[in-house]
Amino acid sequence: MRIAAATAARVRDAAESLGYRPNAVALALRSNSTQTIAMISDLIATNEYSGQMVAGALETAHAQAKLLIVAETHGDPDIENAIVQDLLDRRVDGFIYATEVTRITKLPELLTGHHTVMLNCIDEDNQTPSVVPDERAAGVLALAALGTDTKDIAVVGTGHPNRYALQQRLAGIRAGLPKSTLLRNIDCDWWPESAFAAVDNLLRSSAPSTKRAHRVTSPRAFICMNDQVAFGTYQALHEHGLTPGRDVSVVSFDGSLLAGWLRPGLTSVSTPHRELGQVAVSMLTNNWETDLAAQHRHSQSAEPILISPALTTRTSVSVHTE
Amino acid sequence: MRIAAATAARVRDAAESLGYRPNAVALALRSNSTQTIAMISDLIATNEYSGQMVAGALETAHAQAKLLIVAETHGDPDIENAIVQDLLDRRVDGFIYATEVTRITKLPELLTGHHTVMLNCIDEDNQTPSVVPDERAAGVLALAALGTDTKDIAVVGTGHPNRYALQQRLAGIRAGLPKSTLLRNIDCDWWPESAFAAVDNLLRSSAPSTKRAHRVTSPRAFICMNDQVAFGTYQALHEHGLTPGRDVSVVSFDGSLLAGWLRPGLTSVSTPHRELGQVAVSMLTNNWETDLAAQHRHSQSAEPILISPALTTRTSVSVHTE
DNA sequence: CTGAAAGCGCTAACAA
DNA sequence: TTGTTAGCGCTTTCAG
Repeated sequence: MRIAAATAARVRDAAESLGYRPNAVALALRSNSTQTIAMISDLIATNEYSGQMVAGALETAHAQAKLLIVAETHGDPDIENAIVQDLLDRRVDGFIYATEVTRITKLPELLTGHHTVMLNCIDEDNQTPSVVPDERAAGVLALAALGTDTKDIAVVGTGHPNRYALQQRLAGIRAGLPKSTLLRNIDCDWWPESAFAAVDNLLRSSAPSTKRAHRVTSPRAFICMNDQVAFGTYQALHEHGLTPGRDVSVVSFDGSLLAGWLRPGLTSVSTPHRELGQVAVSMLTNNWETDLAAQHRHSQSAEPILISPALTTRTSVSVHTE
Repeated sequence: MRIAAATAARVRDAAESLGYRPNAVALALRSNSTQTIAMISDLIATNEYSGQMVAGALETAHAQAKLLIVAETHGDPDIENAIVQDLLDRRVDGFIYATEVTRITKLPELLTGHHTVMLNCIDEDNQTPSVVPDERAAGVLALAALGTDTKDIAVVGTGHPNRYALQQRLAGIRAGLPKSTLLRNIDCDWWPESAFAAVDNLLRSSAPSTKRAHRVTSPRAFICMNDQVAFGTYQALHEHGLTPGRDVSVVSFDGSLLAGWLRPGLTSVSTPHRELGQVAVSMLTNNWETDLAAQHRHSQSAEPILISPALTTRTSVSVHTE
């Protein structure tokens, strides 16, 4: 039984102009592909940085007509397993396994064998492709931002958190350091209050009024491990009548909004969180379009992709001729 | 043809211990329910507040065994339509329509007829249930936080953004104000730099050194429209040798981390963003379990749900007896 | 080249 | 009770 071509067309047009839309669920069942990516992270809402990663991932996923699902595990392995299982049940096409703090970690077992990219973390077993900020390059940039002010540098924030970033940055800083430099570690957490206390303490012990025998001179330059640490450092400097950009130099990592709010404006090496998110999604979707065999062949030597930092120069570095 | 019960059990056990998991896609197609909620917002990654809303929503959705999808429209109606259409195609069960800044707005046409709750915004036509912070109560709290220091108050941040919150808070402040109070509006944006300039300007014109005929006295208390404005205000005060908590009082809205980092600590009325997200999801899921007819009967008079603010008291208010 | 049918994985309704 | 079947909306395959 034939149907007249005109009639068929009329039906089609009617359906279309009536606003027919295909059912994505049926489509997914049939094609075995949901056009969906899941991003699993320990913490997402805590600070503006992970927000940037999410935004970047969202953006790129959307550009590729994929839906991105964001999930938060609070760092709890049980929650993590439950979430991964649920997403697996929902037949997500691929995973982005992200951490708030850059670190080396192990991929959840459930995820092995599924398309996965690690974001802001590196696979312990080097089995999974990953994207991380180039913290060593960030260290190099931070030192460079100090210009000639490198006689006596304090690194603020050598406390416990974020081992990986800390070590990489220190390596970058040391790489370009003159032999004569005095490099001091100021141990504190990566929070304003902790940094304030530590720097205040340092300046107190080196204040001119102190009559102790073992008096120390105060550092000329401060490299702060993030903008919040720099914030605390500013407060301590202020307390001691020292102005960044005039009496001392301050440089920091993060490139957050806060850096621009401080007075004087804080020169900061910005970690490209947004770009991290974008690249992770790109890698993931590229991966599963690539020949899987070829991918597997190289899977033993997956070197992390490093994303370059950028420098935002403001006026917190003192330019004194000597 | 019968199968021995023992065999059947053996099959079932095998399947289970082999890790059988039902396919959620097939289930969704069959049951016409995806167990999924979508949260559509104009901006999510910009500040820590919307992050809190997302976190709260994520949390409650997870507790109800629902998946929450987060989408960002950048405030562009075309992107918004495309995203809503996609989510509709994917047969999402319900929507949370959120805005970064509290305001009165219109629900996208595509969303009418679908289970929807508005978050941090109010429906122009009062057709859709919504959850917003109780900004009027926040204003009352802010004034109360000032204690007896209410002779001469400056409200910082009466510039253009966030009309709704501004008006509600002002109403709350005015409600409890002694007749004799001088209430001034300091027009500026809700950013540190803008606030700094405005307050600095004010203090300059009222500085003792100024010999102008029309000299003004400097305000004793400052109510800042958010913590970033308070940050800029602190900077300006500092520049003029004024210390919050001693010479003047400062109170603010938001209850962000920044408030705790300032020295002295900033007393701030916190907007319960996390709770907003939680309540929105609860309302949504309750709604579609409720009888739909009953819901429709009341749909003409959907009063917004108000979430109460809380006060975090620190030391930025001066306690002077008079 | 156009139209019918099978089947993705599941469950609600049905038949034995 | 137990097991079988129809069908959710779509596309790919196959027959006409």
